[in-house]
Amino acid sequence: MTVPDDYDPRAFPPFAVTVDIVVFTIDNGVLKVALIERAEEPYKGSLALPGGFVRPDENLREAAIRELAEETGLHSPEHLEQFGAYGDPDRDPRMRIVTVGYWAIVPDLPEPVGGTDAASARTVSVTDVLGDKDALKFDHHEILSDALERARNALEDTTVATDFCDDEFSISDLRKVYEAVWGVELDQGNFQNKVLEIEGFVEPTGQRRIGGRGRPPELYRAGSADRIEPPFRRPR
Amino acid sequence: MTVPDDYDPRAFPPFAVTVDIVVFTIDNGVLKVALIERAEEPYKGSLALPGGFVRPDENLREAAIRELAEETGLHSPEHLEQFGAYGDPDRDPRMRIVTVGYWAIVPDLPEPVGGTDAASARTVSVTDVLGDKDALKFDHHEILSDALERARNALEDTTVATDFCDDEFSISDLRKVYEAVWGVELDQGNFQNKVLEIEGFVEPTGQRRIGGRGRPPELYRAGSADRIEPPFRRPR
DNA sequence: CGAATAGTGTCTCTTAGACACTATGTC
DNA sequence: GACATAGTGTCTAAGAGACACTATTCG
Repeated sequence: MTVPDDYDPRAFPPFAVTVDIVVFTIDNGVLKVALIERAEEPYKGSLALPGGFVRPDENLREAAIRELAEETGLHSPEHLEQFGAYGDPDRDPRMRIVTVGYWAIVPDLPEPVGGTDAASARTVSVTDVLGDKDALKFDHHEILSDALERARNALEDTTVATDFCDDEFSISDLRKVYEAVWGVELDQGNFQNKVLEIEGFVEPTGQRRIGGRGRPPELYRAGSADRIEPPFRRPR
Repeated sequence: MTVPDDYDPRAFPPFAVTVDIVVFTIDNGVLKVALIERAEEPYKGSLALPGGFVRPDENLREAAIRELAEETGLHSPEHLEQFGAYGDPDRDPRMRIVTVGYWAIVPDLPEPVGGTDAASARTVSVTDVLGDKDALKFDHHEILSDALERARNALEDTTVATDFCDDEFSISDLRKVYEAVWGVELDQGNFQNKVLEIEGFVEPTGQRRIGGRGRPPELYRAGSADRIEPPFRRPR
């Protein structure tokens, strides 16, 4: 970038830069997002995405990791990926803030979710939140919606779905991830065949799950591949 | 986002926010990117992506459109889409700058490219630029590379390829767009069949192109669809 | 045994791609 | 006519999905 003639680089307009993190998890077959109760005005007490100011000495990703830990107590998410920047002049009533959105996956949320510093963090059904346009303030509705879109696409050609699962998981567990994120039902048999045909998606542990009803499933671990080839298309 | 207890929102760390625009065009079957010669230090005289500071009263997209016009003389690109934010603490030696990347398409670059204010803007082969890791300063190499990745993906499931073409174009023109952006050769006959089968991708004008060698092609206009269903997969 | 869940196989329809062939212009 | 480019058709292989069938556990 170059500096236009009429602009002095030292007179740059001051902005605040923040990160907001959309943490997805699956709870009992339902896709949920981690939200915190705002501890400050404006909108004190209402739900918002975890996030906060980027500090002078850290990059955007580091800021996302730090804020996530500070506000939700979640350390080292399985996946953390940037998906967009939001910078409308009036997106925050206090000042001009540009925020960078990250989406993340955690397999299981500790109970109760909430770090030492966090006022309170909880997970809420994504469809519930998106169904109520006023549930989230600022432009967090749009941010969450964009994050969901990205996550849905990510399942199509990457192996991130395994990040929603525990270390060892069954093919059905993995299918339920797809069903929860995509909001569809998938044929159990076809899914099984397809996943096992894709090289590097999952690798067998040789173990089976004990307990539970029905035939005990074989257990797998995440494979070495991170892209699915050919892609796993979401039904339209 | 919430404000951590140890942070006063009015004491936010000051950042500069800029936009950088990756303008793609196709010149004689070659994918090119519009670059400007830097008018200021650092790296004065070397090539960089057009871009500049976001102003207090405009949103990110408006800033991208304005900077594009100011620095390259290009008005109303056919496509303009955000693809990422870059904010490493040392990405600019002068100060802490977070930049938001946009990629754009223009069908034809006016000759010579360059707006009234622009020191000088030119188009350069994308593969040439990406082949030389030091051709672009700052993190513009990475930004261009990410933009290219996005553009390549966009051709797979949207109709943006038509934005590279003139108002009226032949199917071969469109194929050459795919070939230039993807860097592959596509079967002429299969491409023709496929494009014509996708509803809303192109619509016939009833005209044929005059002059040129070989059988004169039918001419088409961009259709009403903006997504390709099923997607048009890039050969691997 | 029946219910429940896991896992396999089969069939059909669609799509991708190789490639041959036809069409229509210029020289 | 030769050549160049546009446009159509045909065949084959691979993948998606419907669905039937088998397997293995529990109560």
